[in-house]
Amino acid sequence: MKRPRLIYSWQAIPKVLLVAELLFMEKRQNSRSRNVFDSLMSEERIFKNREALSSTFVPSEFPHRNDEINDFANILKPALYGARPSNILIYGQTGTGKTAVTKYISDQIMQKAAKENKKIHTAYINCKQTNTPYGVLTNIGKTYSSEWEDVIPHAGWRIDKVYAALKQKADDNGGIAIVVLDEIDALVSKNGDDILYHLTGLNSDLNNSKISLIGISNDTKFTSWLDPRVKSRLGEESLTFAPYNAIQIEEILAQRATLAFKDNIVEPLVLSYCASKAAQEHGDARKALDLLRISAELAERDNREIVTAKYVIKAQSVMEKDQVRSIITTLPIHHKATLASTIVNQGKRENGQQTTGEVYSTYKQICKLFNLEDLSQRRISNVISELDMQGLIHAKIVSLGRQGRTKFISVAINENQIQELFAEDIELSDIIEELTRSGTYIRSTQMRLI
DNA sequence: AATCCACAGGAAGTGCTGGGCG
DNA sequence: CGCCCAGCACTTCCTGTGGATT
Repeated sequence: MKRPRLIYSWQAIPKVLLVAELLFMEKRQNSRSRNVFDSLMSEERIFKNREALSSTFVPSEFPHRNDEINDFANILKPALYGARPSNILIYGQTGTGKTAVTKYISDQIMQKAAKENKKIHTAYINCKQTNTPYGVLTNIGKTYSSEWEDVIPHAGWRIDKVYAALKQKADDNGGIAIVVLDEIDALVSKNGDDILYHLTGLNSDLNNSKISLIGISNDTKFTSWLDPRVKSRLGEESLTFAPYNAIQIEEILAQRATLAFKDNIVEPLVLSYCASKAAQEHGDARKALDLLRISAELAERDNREIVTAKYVIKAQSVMEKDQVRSIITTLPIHHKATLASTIVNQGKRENGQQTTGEVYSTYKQICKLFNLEDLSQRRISNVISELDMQGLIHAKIVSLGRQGRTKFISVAINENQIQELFAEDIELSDIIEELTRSGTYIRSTQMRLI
């Protein structure tokens, strides 16, 4: 395969390096004894404990989740008597506390088991990160001992060998293993339900141990894809986490704010503002916590001692921009080329909407210009769907009668943001620059973009 | 009602990489 | 060293589809 060739603005690089080096030398001479972090670390004005606002923080109390915690604990209780708890499926939209509550319950049962001298193991697997049967099985194995990682290579073994090794390990160690499969839908959509079929059937192969599964999903319809046998085995019990309303989110924020901030740092309005913003987004408490954290960080950067609503507004735009930036900079080259074609084509049609075929033909011209080997239309059709899912473009399936069935595609990010991002992203700006130079594209669009 | 368009998107296959095993 | 396996990105082939047009 041909390597993607890109024309970097290499002339600029030596200049930038030179200026940076000169500035650095000057600084080095002027302040040899001073460290740049000295002034920054002199005093924490706002935060007492930043961690309390992070998405991975597991608090000791969960406002408005007492019922769920009680139900959860009741289902897992048999583990403390040496019996296998039912498998559980947990549903709820993002930011409803599913993962945090599950981690909390896992910690609690481990503590209790240690006190009562019971053998309970817990594993937490995020199926979006570990989304292969091989990875899931090895991660479950780690539940029993940390050396397992050294025993099982991260690739190479046949899957049934890993499965057999896991069975052996489980029986050698005994006890009850509680395995949490977070974002379980990602595992199923990628691999089918084979892996769940084997996992849910694992207990019948075990003599000296038992495994219970906790599946977490934000897609309530995900079980409809499952084999009926897997469905009934996995969903022995189910719990649903309803979205929080604005008042509940505000209470959660207030609880975390007392842990995270020093006293009287946050304007009361700030919490309700963050809460109402997050409540609009389907009661996502995680979003509210992020918004609060970033608002406080911005206030801190401005050397303020109080977080005002002004910073929440600022934080909101920072969050949106950062999200888009991080997505774009990490896109593979063909995704960037596809995005560039939609941007360049925007305006070709009166309503700004273009079809898959139009995007593909522009994409092919881009590949030609950059000496990239072009991918098939089938693949680019998938790339378009991926970009749509990432929120960079809008793609809507439409039927144009005799003109066939296609997607109407438009760019989802605003023009100012595009210009800023183009200036930052060498690959994207190169593509557009080259298109302008070649002069084969819609001039009106280029004039707006460059 | 039949036809036809321009794809959508599922399924199966390919080629490659990175690993283990005998 | 050659073979086997899992995983990934992609291609090829195929069937399905909604609605304007005939």
